[in-house]
Amino acid sequence: MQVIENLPPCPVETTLLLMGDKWKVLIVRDLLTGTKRFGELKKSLNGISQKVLTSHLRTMEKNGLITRKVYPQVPPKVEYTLTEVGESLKQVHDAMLDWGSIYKSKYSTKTSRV
Amino acid sequence: MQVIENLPPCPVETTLLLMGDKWKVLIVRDLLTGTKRFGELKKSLNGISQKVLTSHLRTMEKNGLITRKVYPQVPPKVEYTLTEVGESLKQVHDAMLDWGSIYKSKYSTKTSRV
DNA sequence: CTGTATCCTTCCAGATACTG
DNA sequence: CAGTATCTGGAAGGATACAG
Repeated sequence: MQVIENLPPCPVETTLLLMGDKWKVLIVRDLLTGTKRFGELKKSLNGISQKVLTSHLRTMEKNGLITRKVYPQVPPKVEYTLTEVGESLKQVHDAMLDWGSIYKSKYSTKTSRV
Repeated sequence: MQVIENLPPCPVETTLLLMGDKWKVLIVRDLLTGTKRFGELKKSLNGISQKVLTSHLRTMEKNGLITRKVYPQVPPKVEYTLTEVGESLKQVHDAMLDWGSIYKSKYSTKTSRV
């Protein structure tokens, strides 16, 4: 893992630096329910491209948020799991979940159907 | 205020839709300490351009997160304040603050000086 | 002071094709 | 299956000038 030098003094900005991205938040959302394979993530993250998913996973691995385990077999199997620090993002995720619910109950007359 | 139709079913995605932006989070951070004038925000949000700040403030106002009060005087004075729903973003902000602190204490040997 | 109005650049996401 | 390599388009943001 590559430690990032010179993180912003403001912890909020540090969080934004590491997680200030729509896809990263959704990746964490999915991994919070357990280890996932590349293909599972891609399917769950509706609309993400392989390139973008790979790129985000690499960055998050580098930042110590997830671990990547490759099974040397054909066809390949790769699993992604949250690290301990990654797991601790659950508080952020839950706060966003709560707030989204509050907002919807307050301002939304209907929600979209999937 | 303009209610957004068809918010995503997932509350986390709803939050991302409304707040999934670096600048918006920082605007909330600043307004959580109280009402601010346009110029105060611009100064505090180091590096943001007028155009971008204006645009974000307009969107957040439209979404019911902040209120905009114009004092009819010369030179103009405009104040921005969090609404009740905007204030409730404090939980999200605090979670990000906590997590950023955790991450820094775990992985950062030093922090940048301002 | 608090904006609009343009222009310009950059970057990231998306599509596609190919590989071990 | 899980990538890498390119190419491309468009949106977001920055710079600047001007206005009420």
